[in-house]
Amino acid sequence: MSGQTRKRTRREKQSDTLEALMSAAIQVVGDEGYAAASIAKITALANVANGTFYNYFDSRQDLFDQLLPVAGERLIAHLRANVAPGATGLERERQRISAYFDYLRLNPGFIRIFHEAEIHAPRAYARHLEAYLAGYGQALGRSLSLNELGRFSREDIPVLGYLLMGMQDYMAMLLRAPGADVDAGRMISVYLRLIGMGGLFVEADRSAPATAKS
Amino acid sequence: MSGQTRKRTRREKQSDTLEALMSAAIQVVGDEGYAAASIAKITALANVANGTFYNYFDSRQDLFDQLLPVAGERLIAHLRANVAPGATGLERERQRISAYFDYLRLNPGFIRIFHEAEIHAPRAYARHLEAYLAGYGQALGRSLSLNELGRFSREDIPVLGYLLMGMQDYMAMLLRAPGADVDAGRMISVYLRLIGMGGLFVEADRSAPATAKS
Amino acid sequence: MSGQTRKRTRREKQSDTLEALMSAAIQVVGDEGYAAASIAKITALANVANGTFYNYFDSRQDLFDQLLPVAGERLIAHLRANVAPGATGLERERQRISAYFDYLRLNPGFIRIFHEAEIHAPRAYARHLEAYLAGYGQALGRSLSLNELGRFSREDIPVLGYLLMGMQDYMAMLLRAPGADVDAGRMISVYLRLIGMGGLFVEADRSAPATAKS
Amino acid sequence: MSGQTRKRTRREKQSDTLEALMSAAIQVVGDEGYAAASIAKITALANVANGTFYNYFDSRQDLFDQLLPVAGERLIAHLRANVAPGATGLERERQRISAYFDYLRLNPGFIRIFHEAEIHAPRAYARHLEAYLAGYGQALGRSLSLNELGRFSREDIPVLGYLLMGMQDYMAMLLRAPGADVDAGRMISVYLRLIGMGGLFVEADRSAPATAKS
DNA sequence: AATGAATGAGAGTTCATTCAT
DNA sequence: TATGAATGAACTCTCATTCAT
Repeated sequence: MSGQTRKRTRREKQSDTLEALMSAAIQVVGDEGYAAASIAKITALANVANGTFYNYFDSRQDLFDQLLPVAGERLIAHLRANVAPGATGLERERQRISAYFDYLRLNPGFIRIFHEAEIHAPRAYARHLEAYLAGYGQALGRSLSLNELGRFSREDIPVLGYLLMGMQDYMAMLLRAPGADVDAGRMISVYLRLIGMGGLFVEADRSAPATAKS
Repeated sequence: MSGQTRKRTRREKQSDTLEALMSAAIQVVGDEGYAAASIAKITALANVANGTFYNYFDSRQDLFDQLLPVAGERLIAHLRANVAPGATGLERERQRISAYFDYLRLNPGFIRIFHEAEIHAPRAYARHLEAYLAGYGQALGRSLSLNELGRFSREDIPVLGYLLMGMQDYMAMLLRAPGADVDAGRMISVYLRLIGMGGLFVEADRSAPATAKS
Repeated sequence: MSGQTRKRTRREKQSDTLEALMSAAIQVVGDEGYAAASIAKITALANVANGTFYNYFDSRQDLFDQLLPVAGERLIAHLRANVAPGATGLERERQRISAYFDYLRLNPGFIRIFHEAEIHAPRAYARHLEAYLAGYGQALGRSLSLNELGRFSREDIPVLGYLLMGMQDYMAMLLRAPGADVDAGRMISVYLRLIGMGGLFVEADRSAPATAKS
Repeated sequence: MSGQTRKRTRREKQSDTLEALMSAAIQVVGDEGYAAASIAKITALANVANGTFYNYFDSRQDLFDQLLPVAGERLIAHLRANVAPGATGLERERQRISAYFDYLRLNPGFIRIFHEAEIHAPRAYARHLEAYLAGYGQALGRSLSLNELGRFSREDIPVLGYLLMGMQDYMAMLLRAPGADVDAGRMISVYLRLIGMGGLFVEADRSAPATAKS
């Protein structure tokens, strides 16, 4: 009993340190970028000694490689939690983009972790993009099956995913841009009009069979 | 003959060195990013001594601040040269995006120089974005006056600019992505369909007088 | 036994390193001056790695700022220990100057550390001068109260302090001068006669033939 | 005629450059010290190109070695011009010290050139000291012959020279010290009283009560 | 597992000196 | 003789990593 409890405690304590390091790293990288994220800064923020870092990570790079996956998973979890499973078409996209902006408001460092990962953790970046796109792909595939994608075919889906991500990303940047004070509402409105009816998503014509082709 | 050849030497050797340094910097930063672009690497590639760098730049940062402006100007010049001045609407956009991809094929490092500038040369980045957006804004404004922008008003233009840039940027990334071998043609096609008829650009209704909403 | 020996290690090793660095710095600066005292030289002499220096000092300047205070404190402690507290007037001055020369024999670099501090550690230099003068001022003040200072008033004391320091300092230099092999004894004797009763220049006694001898 | 004139002009022009370099060097070293006196600064102030320096000096050190001799000679010339040849004893010393302070007022950088030469041009420093002392020695020798040096013998003269120089030097420093605003008049007065008849410390007159002049 | 002093490679930068013009 | 771009050694300082405790 006592043995088990103690063991558990110990393992949890270990996890606590790991958690503290991860959180500190996310904080520091989010605030100042990868380049400025020294082990000294991270361990200081996590309240552990310099050397302790190497009990949990092989190297600085090892941490960097884990950073976006962890942060990205949190984002995806947030989106999944805030987009109604049954929602389709434009409405799903509306929910998704709103949830994304919510997340960014709470985690302002994420964009930086994401963007800089392209350089400092390219593999993680690629994996994140892929995972994100996979989600989009599925949703778009469903839309296609529902005849919601007027002029697009299945082969177009990867490109569409990139296009949507690009817009999403730049909206996030615009949101954070120092000079421009755009409100999120207008941005979403413009975005939805662009990809909305007449544009990307068309009302499915359920009477006729889907024959749309590029 | 010999006179002419000789006259070059003094002044020209100098700009040769500057050119060599700039090119080397663009090469190195494009390949490995700003963080990894040490003076040693740059000067080695330019075939000059370490200290020579400081005959042309005040500091490493000074170089970084000049990098995107130089590269960006080249891009803009390329676009201006390859987009017909009279072209409007979708056609102009098609030419523009094609020219952009052409440029990227010849200057594959540009995207990286551009992206990382957000962190390593923020002022240059902001200026570049602004300049680029300004160009877009003008073009979109003209489209608006020509009734080409169906559901959008003048206030939407900045957001539209960002959205278009986002798509363009992500297409550029997709072009460089290691796994996906998308061909530029399909990408452009998808892009144009997305923003094209029914989407962003609508056929101007020339029968009715233009009654642009504010 | 072993317990005691072991206990030393961690904390003590640290102060050992600091001590080694300080001593090395005093050595190098004393021998070659501040300008030539590179971190590389100092750490090499202290038998530690280059980077270790920065575990103990914020910067090279930080070391320089501490150098004279440390060396100066040692000097003052030495003087205090070797001048009888009750001694006054010439006798106190004799003891003081003797002790000073003793110190210089053991720490030949001190003069250089002191002199160059005027340029390389001006604040430390000013503080040292002040502290040194304050001591002199007190002593001279006491002498004044005891009627030992014939023709001088209280306002003259600061100037007197400077004059005495000047002589002391130049005697120290003479002691170190390569060509001149003056012995300390004669120097002190001359010095004491100069500041002692009678002064340097006397009205020539033209009635008696000059027979004055030391 | 014309040939001679032209030749002379040319040689003078050369001398002008040398003169300009020397003056610039004295200026820079006097203001900022040897360490900060880069060839770039000196040549810029002299309005010549960097490389021109090496047409007149073998090296930076070569310049440094010539600096104090040149500046020192000017000082000695000034003293010689402003001390009456026939003056003896205290009066000569008064004239000398006054002239010295005059010189420093016009050439505030001299002290720095002199002091730092101990490190940066040790040979020149030693030679200057020697020359200066030789002058003092002669004067003191004459004083001795005239029976003006009460308790001192010929062997004491070198030490006396050092002592006088030390006081002189420290008075110069006091004159330039930022905090203390001592006027030169009082300083000279104290100095002359110290070396004048009577000396510093007198036997306390215990019969009369102490009535220290404030 | 935690510590933190020690390490040393490598960074940006300076500048005396050289040399082709 | 004057020039000034090029050179490269040497500098101070940073920091990821190691390891004895």
